[in-house]
Amino acid sequence: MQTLQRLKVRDQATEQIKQYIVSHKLAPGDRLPTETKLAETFGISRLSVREATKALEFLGIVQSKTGVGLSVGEIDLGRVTEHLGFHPSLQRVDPNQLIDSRVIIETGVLPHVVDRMAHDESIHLRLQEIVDRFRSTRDLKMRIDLDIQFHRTLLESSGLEPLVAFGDLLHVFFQRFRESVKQAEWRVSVDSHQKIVQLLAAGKVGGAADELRAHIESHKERLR
Amino acid sequence: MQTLQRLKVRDQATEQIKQYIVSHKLAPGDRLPTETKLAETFGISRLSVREATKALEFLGIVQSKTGVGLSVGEIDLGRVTEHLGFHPSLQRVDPNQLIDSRVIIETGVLPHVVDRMAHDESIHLRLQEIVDRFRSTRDLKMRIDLDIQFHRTLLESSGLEPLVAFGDLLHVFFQRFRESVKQAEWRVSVDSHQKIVQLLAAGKVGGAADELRAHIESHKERLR
DNA sequence: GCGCGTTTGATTGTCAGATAATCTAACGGC
DNA sequence: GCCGTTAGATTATCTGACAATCAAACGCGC
Repeated sequence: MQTLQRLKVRDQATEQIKQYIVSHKLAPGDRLPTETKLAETFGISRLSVREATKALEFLGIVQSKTGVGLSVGEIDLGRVTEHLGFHPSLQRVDPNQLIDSRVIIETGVLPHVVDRMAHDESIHLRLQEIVDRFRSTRDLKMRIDLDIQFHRTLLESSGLEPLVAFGDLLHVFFQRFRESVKQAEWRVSVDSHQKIVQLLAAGKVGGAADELRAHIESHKERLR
Repeated sequence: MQTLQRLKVRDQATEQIKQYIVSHKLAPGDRLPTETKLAETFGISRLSVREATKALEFLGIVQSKTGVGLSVGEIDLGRVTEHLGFHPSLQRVDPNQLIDSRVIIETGVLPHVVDRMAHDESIHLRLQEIVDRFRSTRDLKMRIDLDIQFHRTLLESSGLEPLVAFGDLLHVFFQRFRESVKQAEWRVSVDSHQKIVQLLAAGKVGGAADELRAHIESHKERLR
């Protein structure tokens, strides 16, 4: 007895909606038919269409506004990683791997950062401002926040969006041991950030990379 | 006039379900309460719970089996990227950024690869096998497949799981211009792969990185 | 006692219909 | 012409019902 029509109604619906977007060559922001219209077109109930659109909306593939309708969404990798980040199967990633991964992408972007710094002085300013604010605060929460911001800005300055998104993801996992940083170590941390900015501004990629690597790997010592 | 209750019921539900998973320390495969139970617990209708679970299921965060119930899912990045890959807004990611990102993570892992190669000879064998199969096929589809496999194996050999996952993601977007590689260029590509393997086996990280960079960046020339 | 089909209860899947909340656009007073 | 109001459209949520599916308990024959 074949029970092979396993494709559930709402899964058909998601496929058909995706199909619709592709075949009509819709761009982000373009309108989709209403839920009722889609239901009629597909010959299914409105509820199933809803389950499909809600799922797609979750990923950012479509957007819905109450009283307005559906439209093609602007995908935000950040949102996806946010939902994925908490998941148990990802929580078990070895902290050492996280650290090594961060070292690779953050030191890897430095050449790009230096290149762009040469043509855009605002990058230097932005980084320096974070370091300054760093120095003038003692609030733990704020320091963590600034630390994240510093490293994110670094990635952003490379102009490589995919790596920014990925960096965000890594930071989600990192969060938990960042809080274990002792007060005394923050002073060292500030100096380290300052040194990195200066080396970058001077175009010394190698030196900046060494300093950055040491800075991130300092977390490894807290893992025992 | 504050209309700040923006959090929709089903969004609360998704958060609460995620919360449930975390606070109960559930692992993939573990059972969740039934939809009805969840609805009662959260004080909302079963329908809203459904929309939440369907969205989460779409990402692979939870799984549902008819007649059985809900359970925590095994996240499959491949599935996510499959849904994401077609999306118009991702078709617009700057190809140059993709290439640069790949160069950074793939050359970045090479030191780790060499380290692990020294203690595990199976890595060399696996890479070499792919190159051999590469040489003996002419099927375009197969070649693309092997190319992906080669680069994935490289990342895997570093032992840095986060980067493997991220590499998978990048490959999805890369797909589309991989098909434009001309037959003639595949020969060059094979040689390049072979050279990388040899340099790695010899512990020459720098040389391997240069070759790998050139290999990936060769795609840039096809972008005009 | 054991093997095997059957039943049954639990659970998800799908539907229909109704009401609330919200937004857009048309309307109308001034 | 400007601005508040209204009306229609659309999504958001709920209720209640029934179908489909599955796993475990059941019972029958041996």
